[in-house]
Amino acid sequence: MSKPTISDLARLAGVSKTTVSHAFSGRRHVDPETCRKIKELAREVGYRPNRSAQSLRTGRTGMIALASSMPFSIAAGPSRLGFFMEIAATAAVASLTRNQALCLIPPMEADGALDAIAMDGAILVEPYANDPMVDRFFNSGIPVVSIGRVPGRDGIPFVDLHSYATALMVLNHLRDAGATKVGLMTGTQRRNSYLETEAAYSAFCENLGIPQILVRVDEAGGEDEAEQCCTALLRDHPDLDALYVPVDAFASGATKAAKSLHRNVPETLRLATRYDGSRAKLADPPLTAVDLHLDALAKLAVDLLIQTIDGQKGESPSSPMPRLVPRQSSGT
Amino acid sequence: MSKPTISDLARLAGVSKTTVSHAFSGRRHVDPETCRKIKELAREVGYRPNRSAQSLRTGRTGMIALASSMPFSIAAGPSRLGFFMEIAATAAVASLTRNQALCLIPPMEADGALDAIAMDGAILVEPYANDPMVDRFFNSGIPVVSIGRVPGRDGIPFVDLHSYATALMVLNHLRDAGATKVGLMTGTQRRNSYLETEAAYSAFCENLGIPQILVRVDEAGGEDEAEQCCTALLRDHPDLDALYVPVDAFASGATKAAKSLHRNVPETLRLATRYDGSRAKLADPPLTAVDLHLDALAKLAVDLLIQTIDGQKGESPSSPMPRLVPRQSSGT
DNA sequence: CGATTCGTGCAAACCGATTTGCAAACCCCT
DNA sequence: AGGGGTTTGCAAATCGGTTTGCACGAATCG
Repeated sequence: MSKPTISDLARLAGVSKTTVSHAFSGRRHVDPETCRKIKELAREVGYRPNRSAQSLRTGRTGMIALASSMPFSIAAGPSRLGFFMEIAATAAVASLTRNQALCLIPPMEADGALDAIAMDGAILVEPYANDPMVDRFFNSGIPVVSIGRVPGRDGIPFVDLHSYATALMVLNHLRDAGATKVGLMTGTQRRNSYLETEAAYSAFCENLGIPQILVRVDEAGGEDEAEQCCTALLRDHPDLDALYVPVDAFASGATKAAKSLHRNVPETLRLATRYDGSRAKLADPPLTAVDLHLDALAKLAVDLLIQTIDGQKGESPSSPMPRLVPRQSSGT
Repeated sequence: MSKPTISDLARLAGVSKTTVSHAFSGRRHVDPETCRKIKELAREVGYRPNRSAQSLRTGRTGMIALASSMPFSIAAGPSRLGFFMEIAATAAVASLTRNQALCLIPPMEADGALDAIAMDGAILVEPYANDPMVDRFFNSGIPVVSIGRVPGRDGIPFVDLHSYATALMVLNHLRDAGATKVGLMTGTQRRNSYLETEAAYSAFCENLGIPQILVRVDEAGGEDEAEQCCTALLRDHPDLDALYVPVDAFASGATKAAKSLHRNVPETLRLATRYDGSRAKLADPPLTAVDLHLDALAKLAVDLLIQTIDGQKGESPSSPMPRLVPRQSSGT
């Protein structure tokens, strides 16, 4: 006999299936002595409730998905590092401890893939405005929470990335480091973090009375595209002495561009990025970045999603404020 | 009406549930015209078969797991980069296209976590000898394949990492680059890649008539531990002029150690590592490494696992040979 | 022309849990 | 002793598919 079922266990224990079920779920009181005997017997014969059967009855699959629509060239990168995977690692642990499996939906998947997975809910990583992912989940009636607010969709619970505050923090840091003309490089997609960053940048420039020099790079182009754009930017604006490049892949490109134009970092060009991944840490020179506390955010997102699934109308929780990680690239 | 079931669809199409089921699975012939009508209707009303119900009946959950028992400090690293996640990204895509969900079992999970997931099979990333993970899956009767052979378990299908050939390739490269005394730094766990690497190293040294200088570092200690060990090693053996450090986190530590001892890389100390991740690419100087074709390996592993699950007694496939990626650290 | 096959579709059993309705046993109070 | 309430446990319905056994009509065959 390979896999004992609840019926087997009930027979062995001399009770009914109902009692066994209640003994485990605790949805109805069972005699403590009976309960103990059942559980002991269960351990003995290696009984595990069948998840598929549970799912069928309860409607809960015990699986949540982590999805990103950011192109691989950035989300995972040529060497698959980054944001998404860092979140994935933490979220996997967090959800396993909540007795839920976490499955990965990498960017740019075929449409059918979503149907392949019976999930209770999904965590979206930095979706953009009108992100088709959002609609697809929504249409399937699958609860969704996001890491980073979803632009134009106020109903979706989210874990805040504090992109406005982050941008101000970094920009002020660059100014404090001596920068007088600060540029900004974001992406062409309409992610909330870009929107907030651009708004903060706008306010920052206005406040200081300096011109706004903003470039949006196509995400699909990745590092190379960013390098080209940055080269053009530095040609057009030779007096630029600082650049905030939130996307780390773009920051790598910017670093290369600066190098090939013989602009010394940080002496004549201060650089800062946002995500403090290996790209920032191992760059030459190391890049000033921001600790987003992704670990904490991932855990919050998992908890928020589970609350939402449970119908508790998940309140978007307050998330930890990002912390500046000053490094050589900003001259400090 | 939110989720149409097979009964709903059958009623709409004016046929029985059986016919609908057969129309989709093709396990029995149904009239082409009927079939077409059913499928069209299904698309129209958005019918999707319930995975839980399917699983319950067929015993297949449509989910596979990717597991690693390597400590986080190496498998994922302080910034979560690396081997495991690179494989995870590719494997996720590969399994989704095979209509299977991929869920993550990160290292060092509590015992109960495994039971939380109803999976058809699991891919193990570089298990070590007597890895408890292997037994746990085995005892649960869950089919397993591994990336990298499982030491002492010949029955488990695997995708070969070719560690012996890799080691010889790197060692010969170091010698060709001018090294005369080559050391090796592996880990204390008994992973197959270490065993093969050490065997190759042994043969290499014997062949050249040079002494073997081998250090095993505790994986749990990560980069810092490796730095200390390497410092000691370089003190004890000042004439060492090359070092092969397969684990990239350890290679980072070795790089630091060399730097703090004022040993110039590559002039007086040639360095090479195995996994060509961001650590190797972005190190200063960039590290000679090996392209393991992880993308291809991950896909092979998924296919192999699915074959094994289908009971086709999965033949361990031939995997692509690794390719040397020479960089500055080996002086070429 | 009767018998055999084949194609097609249906009803019902089944997978393994959860959950509801009911009943027996027991308790506590007058 | 009898009425009302609370435990405790069971039988049976249910979730949504897949699979088996059977029936009926049409085609094929000796």
